[in-house]
Amino acid sequence: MLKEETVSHNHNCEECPIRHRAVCARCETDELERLEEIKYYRSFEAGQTVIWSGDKMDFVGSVVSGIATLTQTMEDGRTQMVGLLLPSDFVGRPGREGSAYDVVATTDLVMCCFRKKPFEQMMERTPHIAQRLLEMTLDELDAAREWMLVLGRKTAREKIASLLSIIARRDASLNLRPTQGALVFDLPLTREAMADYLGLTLETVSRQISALKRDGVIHLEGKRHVTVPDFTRLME
Amino acid sequence: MLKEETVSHNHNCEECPIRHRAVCARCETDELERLEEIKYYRSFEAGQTVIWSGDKMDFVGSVVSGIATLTQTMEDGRTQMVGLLLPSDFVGRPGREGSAYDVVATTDLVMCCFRKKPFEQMMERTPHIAQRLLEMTLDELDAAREWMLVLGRKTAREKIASLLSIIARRDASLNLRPTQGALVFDLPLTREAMADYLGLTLETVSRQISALKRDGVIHLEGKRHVTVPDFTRLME
DNA sequence: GGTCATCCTTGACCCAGATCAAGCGCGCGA
DNA sequence: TCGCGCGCTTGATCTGGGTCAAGGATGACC
Repeated sequence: MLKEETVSHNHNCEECPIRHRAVCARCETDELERLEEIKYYRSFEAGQTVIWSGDKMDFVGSVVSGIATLTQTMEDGRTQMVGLLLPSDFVGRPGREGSAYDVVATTDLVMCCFRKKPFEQMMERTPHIAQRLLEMTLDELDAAREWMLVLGRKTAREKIASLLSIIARRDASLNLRPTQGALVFDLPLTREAMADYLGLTLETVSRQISALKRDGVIHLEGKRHVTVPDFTRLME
Repeated sequence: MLKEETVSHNHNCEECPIRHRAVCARCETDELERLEEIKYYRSFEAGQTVIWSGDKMDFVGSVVSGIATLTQTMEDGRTQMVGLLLPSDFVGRPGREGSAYDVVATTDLVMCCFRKKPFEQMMERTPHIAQRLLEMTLDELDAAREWMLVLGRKTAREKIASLLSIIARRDASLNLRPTQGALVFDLPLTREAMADYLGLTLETVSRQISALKRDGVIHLEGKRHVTVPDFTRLME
């Protein structure tokens, strides 16, 4: 049975793993204390939906650990993933009632949430939060635009390579592993989720991954554990 | 001969056509006066490039009139448009040296520019500017994500319809024309530019427009003047 | 250990849209 | 007035990736 849990006792912000990357990154100690008063944690299990598109959202928050996806769905069921949320990424939009997208936990997920009203008030009084949020939003806009190039102009093989390189890069930056030499990481997404991200079908994703494997560009252990012996070859 | 002109005499912000939609929308009169001190106008002719991707950008600014495009190009020449800049839209990113995209004027264009350094300083002291910029950036992020769905999951015919509806909507909101009944507007883009926006070839764009015309969904006078008798039919 | 569900792979076939190619029409400069 | 170039249209053909279909692997649960 899927279970969603609201954790009441607060962890300490100072030793939070995303302390220096999330919306609160620029906050001073006293600002952090005020944030601490309005925050709470929520946990989700893999596969659980955090919010449905259109639902009223009375909070905003940051991913603390785990991975979530942002997806859009058309009436006829066609689906496009429009964002991949990794630790420190922000969810929700100040000044908007409902959610514009479905947010789904792909792995077990912990979020640090703030009730929306108090957060919005605090944003007005705390430029450090608004500044950091602007910076993060501009980064996301750049990422979205880069993804438009992938969706609009790349072949299936190039799309897969782009996705692998994004995951590898983000993974490396989180785990502080060196980027030279062979890269090793786990795919946090199913073939279907990859297809939704890439604007492909899951069959094509599977075929292209098999092809990359056959060509020796990547190596697989099981379905999810990937080794990239030569990163420049992945980039073509 | 293409000509770019820097207009030195300042127009008055209070009677600026984009006064209430641009980054300055929330500014009070005194804030506007300080902005006025660091602003200048630049004009571009249709077809002229405003900035090349990678070039150092020493200004940020707003489109006052005309239309510009934001495009990304790969080494092999494949091109994807990632943004359409209409009056009041913002160009440039505070805190970044170079431009990430090519910016090209599609029609004759007038921009209201601010030197970057003074603008950044002013942003720190003027929450009204940072707030408005955040709001605009969040809107652009939503637009980019909606476009990801178009690029990733829609057919050629649906892509054309999406583009027409965006242009019609934006056009209507600028010119305050009623949205009910027959819509009439001019396409500000060549077939090639549309193709770059939609992730198609210009031949496919041309064919699909011909098909929509044949089916009576739209009507053309010349190449660019479009009439949509029934907007709901365009939406399928 | 068997059953079932989920996720993945692979094959055969087909079609939407790309590619290649030819030609039209309109505006502009000589 | 002519010719040239650019933007556009249309046709013929090809192909990457979608669709449909049939299993294979893995792991949870009885």
